[in-house]
Formats: sequence, C-alpha cells, structure tokens
Amino acid sequence: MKTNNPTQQAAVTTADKVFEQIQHAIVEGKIPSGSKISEPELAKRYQISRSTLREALNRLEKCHLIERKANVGSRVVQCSIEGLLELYITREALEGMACREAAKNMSDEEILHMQAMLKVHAQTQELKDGIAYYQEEGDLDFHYKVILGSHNKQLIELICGQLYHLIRMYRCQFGMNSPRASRAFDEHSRIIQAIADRDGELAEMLMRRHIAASRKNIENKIAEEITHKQQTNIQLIKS
Amino acid sequence: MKTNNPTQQAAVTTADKVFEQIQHAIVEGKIPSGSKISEPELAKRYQISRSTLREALNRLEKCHLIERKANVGSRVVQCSIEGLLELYITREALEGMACREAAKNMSDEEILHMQAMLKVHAQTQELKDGIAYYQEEGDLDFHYKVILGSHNKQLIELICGQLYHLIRMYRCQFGMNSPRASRAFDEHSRIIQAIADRDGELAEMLMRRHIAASRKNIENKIAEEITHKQQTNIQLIKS
DNA sequence: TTAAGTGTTATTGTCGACAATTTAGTGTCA
DNA sequence: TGACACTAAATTGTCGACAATAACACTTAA
Repeated sequence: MKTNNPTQQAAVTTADKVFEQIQHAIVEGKIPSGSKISEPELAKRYQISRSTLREALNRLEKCHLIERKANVGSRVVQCSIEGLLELYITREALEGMACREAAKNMSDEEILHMQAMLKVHAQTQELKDGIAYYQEEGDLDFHYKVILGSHNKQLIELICGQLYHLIRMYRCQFGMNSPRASRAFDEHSRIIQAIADRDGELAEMLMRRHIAASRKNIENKIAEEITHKQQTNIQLIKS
Repeated sequence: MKTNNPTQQAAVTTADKVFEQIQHAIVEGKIPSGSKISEPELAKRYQISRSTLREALNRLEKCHLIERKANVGSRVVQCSIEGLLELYITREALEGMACREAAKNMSDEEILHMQAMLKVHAQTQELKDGIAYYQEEGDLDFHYKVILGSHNKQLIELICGQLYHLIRMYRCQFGMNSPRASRAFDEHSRIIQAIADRDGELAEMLMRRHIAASRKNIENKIAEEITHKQQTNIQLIKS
C-alpha cells in the first residue's frame, strides 16, 4: 500500500518511525478518535523514552491528528461531521488555487504524464468497475499530481504535508469508499483538459466543483442516515 | 504593540515563552533569515535546557519560521521573492474562502462590530493620513475579523495560527509599509458591505482581488527596484 | 446533600548526560 | 595540486530522573 506522500522524506530517526506508526494507528482508528493519549503508556508500548515519544507527538500535532493542552496532555482529534465539512471547504480553497497554478506552472511533460496516468485509471476502472482502487489510490494520486503541479511550496506543504493525513483519517473512519467513481473520473478528465489548455480559471472552477460535489455527496449521505435513523425510531415507537 | 493573535492561548510553560521570544526575534530579523540555528548556543542565551529549546523549535517549525533536517539541524526560513508571492497566492485562496464563509456564518453582531471598527480606522486614517497604524494594526485587524468570522476552525488555524507569523516576517523584513492605504480602505469597506449583504460569492471575489492587488503591488515594486538597480549599474559602468 | 478544602497520586514539563551522526580538518597518495 | 581516507570535534538524537502542575479521593463544614 502506498500511504506515504512524495513530499516528506524517508524516516531516519526513531522518532520519525514511531511517528509514522502512531500516525497509521490513528488514521485507521486503532487509536480511537477523541481518546486521550498517555505518554508513559505509549512510550512503553513502542519501547522508547518519553522524550522521543514527545518528538513524535509534536509531528502528529503538526498534521492536526492530535491536540495538546499545556499541563494537561494530548488527545486524538475528534472526528465530527462539522470537522469533515470544514476540511472540505478548506480543500476546495487550497486545491482550487493549486489547480489554477498547475495550469500555469506545470511542464508539458508533467501534463503528459498525468494524462497517461488517467488512462491507466480508466482501464482499471473499466476492469474493476471503479470501486476500491480508484478512490483510494487513483483519486489521491490525481489530486497529488495536481497539487505538486502547482510548483507552489506553500500550497504543497499545507495540503500534502498537513491536511492529507486528516483527509485519510476521515476516509478511513467514515468509510467513504466512493459511490461516485465514474462521475469523479469524468471530472478528473475535464480538469486535466483545462490544465492542458493552460486555462487556469476554468481549471480552478472545475476543481472546486469537483470537491464541492464530493462534499455535497457526503452531506446528502449524512442527511439520509439521519432520516433513516428517525424512521427506525418511529418504527420502534410504533411497535 | 498587539502582536499576539486571538487564537493562540497565553503562554504558560517556559517553552511557550521562549518560543514567543524567538518568534519575535525571527520576525523582526534579529535572528537573520536563512541563518543556521545552534541549539546549544540558543539554549545558553535563553538560560534553558536543550530539551525545552527543542520544544520551542518544534512550534517555530509549526508556523513555518524554521526548517529542520534530521541529524543536521534547523535554519531560519529563507525569505525570498518567490516565497512571498507563493504566500500571497495561498492567502488569496484561504482568505478568499474565509470571506465567503464569513458572509454565510457571521452573526449580525459580529458584522456590526466590524463596521464600527472600520469607522475607527477611517478616522485614524484621516488623522494620520493612513501610513503606519492603518497598515500594521488596522489591516491585520480587519483580515483577522474576517477570518474569525468564517467560524471555520480549520481555516482559522491555518491562517491565523500558522501563516500569520510568516506574513508578519515578510512585512518586517521587506519593509512593507502600505503605500496603498487609502485604496485598501475602500476595498475593506466594499468587502464588509458584501458580507453584510450575505453575498458570499461577491465577498470572496472582492477579498481575492484585494489580496491579488497587494501582490501585484509588490511585484511592481520589485520590478522597479530591479530596473533601478540596473540603471545604477549602467551608470557605474559608464562612470 | 452539596460545597469547599486538603492531601495523595498520576501526568506533564524540564533538566543534564550519554549515544549516534554529521562536519571539519588533517594527512596520505596518485 | 587534487582526490580520497581517516581522525577529531561539534552537533543532534535519545535516555532516565527530577520538578511542577493538574486530577482525584477523601474529609469537613454549611
């Protein structure tokens, strides 16, 4: 599984390695969202000193996976619907702009490479009818390439270095395996086309719509679940 | 001087205090941009242990003021024109969206409060002809209020918690004391109007133009300086 | 019964020392 | 002279112990 993003260099120090381990544990929910983190306990579990663990915790805080209060301690960030929607709003802003910049700054080779990638995705999608692989790897790959294509270090660092892990966390914990793979694929195609045409304005608009569509899709899903629960409750009351 | 932003809580631990001190030193250029940071030296200067200093360094890294390499050390971030322009691009994306969300989510009281604030700025501007105070405090205050008005924790954290200090650093080191105070004031007024009208789309557009205008202003200034230098060089050659 | 106060326990913050790695300098050989 | 290897110094990473702070349980008074 390709979980590491190309922006962060390989982990050399033990704090780095433990950071990655805990990161995965949090993303996958093995350390539950919202739970308190005990420094002595985690240090013992990973066989490291508390100083080293704290170094790892600092990096976790940097990518918004945990929150710290002075003299109180750390908690795994609490997943919530509001948090998810806020994250999407932020992505819409940042990735939209990244897409505009990509249309301006990507080299012709990069564009060709991305178009080739999309063709591979198309075939895989046809084969598997686009459920798991596409969303998990293909989608992330696509967004990655666009962001890196912006050639803007600030944007790259913010999205790939920080927000990326939070996004993955929500994907894991809310079980978001794309029900809109084929539509997303079309949207990706059009975005690349706009980038290839060097039409930054259109590229940004399309990317924003693409992400906004995802967000609305989730909002609807949530709304459905609520109505479903209410109906269940009504049935329970009636019975 | 009001340098702390309302988002981050008061410094309680000594690492926090040292963090703030070093932060100011970096922002004001007392620790030069691009210079290497010696842990033993800084620890001695601030009379703390290296562990505590490293804790402070971690926070500095979090707001992009220093960069660390494993087994090599930390450097103060290198100010550059490209970096500044990239920062503006990022601001345009984030603050634009924050402004859109502010139009949606700000309470009527908040809007009234912001309109009142602008009136104060107007008077101060008339008095002092809007040079120092306006740009340094007023402008930041305005942008702050808008960002906080978005009620989006993610956006607030990213802009106010992280990018803010970098912006201040560039402002200090590139000596950016607004030559466009009066124009900026008009732009602020129109943005608030759009927010009051709950017109998120317009509010975002105006904010983006506002920041883009700042960016272009800088680009021109840079271009001027380059031509000026070239002319000076030519004169030197001639003489 | 609730509220405030007090002492105990557990957790976090800070420290100094040691280990691992990088960097600088020196010397050797082609 | 330049390139390479090796040694020594300095810097960073890691550790365990102590100090300061917060959380908890218990007692006492209204």
